[in-house]
Amino acid sequence: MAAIVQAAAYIFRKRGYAATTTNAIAERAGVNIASLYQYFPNKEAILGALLERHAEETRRAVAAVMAEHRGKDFMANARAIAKSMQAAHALEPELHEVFAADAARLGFVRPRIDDLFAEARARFIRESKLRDPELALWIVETCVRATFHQAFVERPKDANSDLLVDEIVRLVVPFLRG
Amino acid sequence: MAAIVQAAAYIFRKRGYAATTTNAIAERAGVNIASLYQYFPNKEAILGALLERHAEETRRAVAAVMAEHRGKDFMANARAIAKSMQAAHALEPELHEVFAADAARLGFVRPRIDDLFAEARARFIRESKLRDPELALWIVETCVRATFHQAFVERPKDANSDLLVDEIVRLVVPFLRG
Amino acid sequence: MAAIVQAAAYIFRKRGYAATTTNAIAERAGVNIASLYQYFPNKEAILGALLERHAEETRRAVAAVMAEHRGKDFMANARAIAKSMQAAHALEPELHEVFAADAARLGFVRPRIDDLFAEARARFIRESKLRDPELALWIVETCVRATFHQAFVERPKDANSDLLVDEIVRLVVPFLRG
Amino acid sequence: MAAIVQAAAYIFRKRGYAATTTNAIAERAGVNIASLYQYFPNKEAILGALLERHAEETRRAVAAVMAEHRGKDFMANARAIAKSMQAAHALEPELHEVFAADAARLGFVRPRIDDLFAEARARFIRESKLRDPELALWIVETCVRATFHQAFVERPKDANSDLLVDEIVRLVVPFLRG
DNA sequence: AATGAATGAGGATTCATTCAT
DNA sequence: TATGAATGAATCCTCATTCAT
Repeated sequence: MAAIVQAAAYIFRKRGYAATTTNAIAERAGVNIASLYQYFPNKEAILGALLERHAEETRRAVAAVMAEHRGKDFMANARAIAKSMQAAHALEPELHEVFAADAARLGFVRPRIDDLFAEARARFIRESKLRDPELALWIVETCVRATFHQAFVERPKDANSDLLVDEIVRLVVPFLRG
Repeated sequence: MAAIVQAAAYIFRKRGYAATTTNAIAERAGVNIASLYQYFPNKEAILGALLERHAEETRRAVAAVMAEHRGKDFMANARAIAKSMQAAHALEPELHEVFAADAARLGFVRPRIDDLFAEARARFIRESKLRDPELALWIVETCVRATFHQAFVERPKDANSDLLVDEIVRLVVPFLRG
Repeated sequence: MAAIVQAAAYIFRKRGYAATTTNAIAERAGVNIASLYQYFPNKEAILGALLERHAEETRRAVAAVMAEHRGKDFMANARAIAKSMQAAHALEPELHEVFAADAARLGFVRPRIDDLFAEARARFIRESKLRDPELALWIVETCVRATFHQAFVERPKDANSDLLVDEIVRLVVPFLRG
Repeated sequence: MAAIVQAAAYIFRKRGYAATTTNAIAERAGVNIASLYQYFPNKEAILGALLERHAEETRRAVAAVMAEHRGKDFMANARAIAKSMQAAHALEPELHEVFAADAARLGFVRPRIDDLFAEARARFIRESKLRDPELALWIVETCVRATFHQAFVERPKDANSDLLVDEIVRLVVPFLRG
C-alpha cells in the first residue's frame, strides 16, 4: 500500500527508523495495524519498499534531466550531469539520512544511481592523464553528492539554483582536466 | 566516567543510537546500570558527553596539525588546513554517522571546528572577487568534510594518504581563486 | 464442510489446538476464512465437529469388529472387545492427545464408547465376587485404553498385532475372574 | 524464582500451556512481568523449569517410598514399586496433561522415572519365559502409569488407597509370571 | 559509591472474527 | 454462497529508569 510507504517516509524522516513505531505508521496511513502487517511482513520491509520507491523516483528524475539537457560537447554534458544530481537530491533529502545510517546497518545497499554514467566513467579512467583517475572520479562523485545533499538540508534557497550547478561545474571540471 | 563514554562510543557505532540499550553500555563499561545513572541522567546525556569528547579530540588534532604545518604562503596554508581536516576525520569516522543523524534529531549542534578558521573565512569573503564567495566557501567546506569522511569509511587505504590531501587542494584552490 | 474438519484434524494434530489458527485451517482446507465462519461459529465449534466425527468413526469401527468377532463363550468375547478397542485407537491416535487435554478443558465430554458394553458392565458388577468390581472394571478399561493408545503412539509395530491383543486379554481376564 | 514456577504450574494446569500468558503468570506470582523475564528468557523456559522441578519431586517421592517399603521377596518389591508409582502420581496430576501434550511438542523429553528400576527390568527381560518379555514390561509400565494417573484425575478417593495398590499388583504380577 | 532487583510503559507482531461486495 | 480486506484486542517481550540496601 502506497499510503503506508508514504506515511513511513514521513515518520522515518522525523523520528528516525528505530524510533518509528509501526503503530504510528499505520495510524498516519489511516489503516489498521493488522492491515499494515498484511502488506508488509515487518518494519524492515517497509523501509525496503520506501528505499525502492525512492530509488525509482530518483532514476526517473535523473533520466528526465539527462534526456532534456544532454549536449554535444563535454561542458554541456557536465552541466547536464550536475543538474541531474541536483534533481536527484531534490527528492525528500531528509530521507537520505535515514537511508545512510539505518538502511546501511540493516544491510540494504544503496542503489547505484551513477550506473547510468558507467560508460562515461570507464572512458574517463581509460583516457585521463591524471595520476589516479579513479580516485579523482571518486572524489568528484563524493563532492557532488555531498554538496547537493547538504545544500537541500542546510541551504534550501541555493539548493535548486543554477548558480549552484555552475559552481559545482566550475569546481569539478578543471579538476578532472588536470 | 570515561569508561562509560568509551563503551557508548563502541556500541553507538555498531548498533546506532536508538538500538543501543543503556544496559548494554553499562555491561560493556563494566559498571552497574545504576552506577551509570549516577553519572548520567539519561541515555541522551551519554551521547552528549561523547559528542563533547569527540569535539575536544578533534579540536586538539586540528590544532596540532595546524601548529606543525602552518606555512608562509597561501598554498602552504591550504595544505595545512586540508591535512588538519584529514586528521580530524581520522578519529572514529563511524561515529559521524551517529552524530549526523541521531544527534541532530536530538537537538545537538555540530560543534564548529572551522571556527578556528573564522578569521580566514571572513577575510576571504571580504576580499574574494567571486560572485558569491560565501557560497563558494560553503561548497568547499562541505566537499572537504565529505571527502575525508567518506574516504575513511569507504577507502581507508587512501584516507590517510598525502595524495588525497594533494588532490583536495588541487580541487579546491583553483575554485576559490576563480 | 468436511474439508474444513479434515484440515483441522491435520493441524490440530501437528500444532495442538491453541497453536492452530483458523486461517491456517481455512488455507489448508482450500476455502476462504470467511467461508469457514459461515459453517462454524468459531474455532471451538470446529473442534466439536471433529470430536463428533471421530466418535462416529470409532463407534463404527467398534461395531464392525464386534459384529465380526463376537463369540459364544466369555473368552471369545473378551478377545472381541479387545480387538474392537484396538480398532478404535487405530484411528488418528495423535488426535487423542488433542482431545484429552484441550477438549476436556473446553468442556467437551469424551463420548463413552464403552456404552456399547453397558449391559455387560452392569452384569459383571452385579455378579462378580471381587471386593470392588466397579473399581476393577475401571482399572481394566483404563488399562486397555491406555495400552492401545500408547501403543499406537510409541510402538506402531506392535499396536496392530494380534500379540498385543492376546497379551491384553491375558492381563485382564484373570484379573477380572479374581 | 520459585514463586514464578509455582504460579506457572497453577495456570498451565488450568488453562493449558498455549493459553497461558506470561503476564498472568507474573501477576499470580506477584512479580512484575519484566522481573519474570529477568529470570526466564521466555515462556518455554518456565515450562522447562516446572518440568525439572516436577521431575525432581517425583524422583524424591519414589526414592522415599522405595526406601521405606523395599522388601525381601518379589511380592514385597512389587508392592513397593506400585506404591512408589502411586506416590509419584499424587504430585500435581493435572500437570501431566500439560506435560504430555505440550511439553512433548516443544521437544522436552519425559524424564524416565523408571530408570530407577533399570536393573530390575534388565533382569526380568533376561530371565522371563514369556514370549515377548519386553513388550509385557512395556504393557505393565503403561498400565500402571495410566491407572494411577487417571485415578488421581477421575477417582481421587481411590487414587491414594491401598486397595488400588493391591489391585494393581494383582493385575500385574500374574501377568508377568506368565 | 555501588549494586541486584524491581517496574511501568511501550512496541512489534498475531489472531479470531467481521464486513463490504 | 464466496471472498479480500479489514480490525480490535491480545501476547510476548524489551527497555529506560528507579529503589532498597
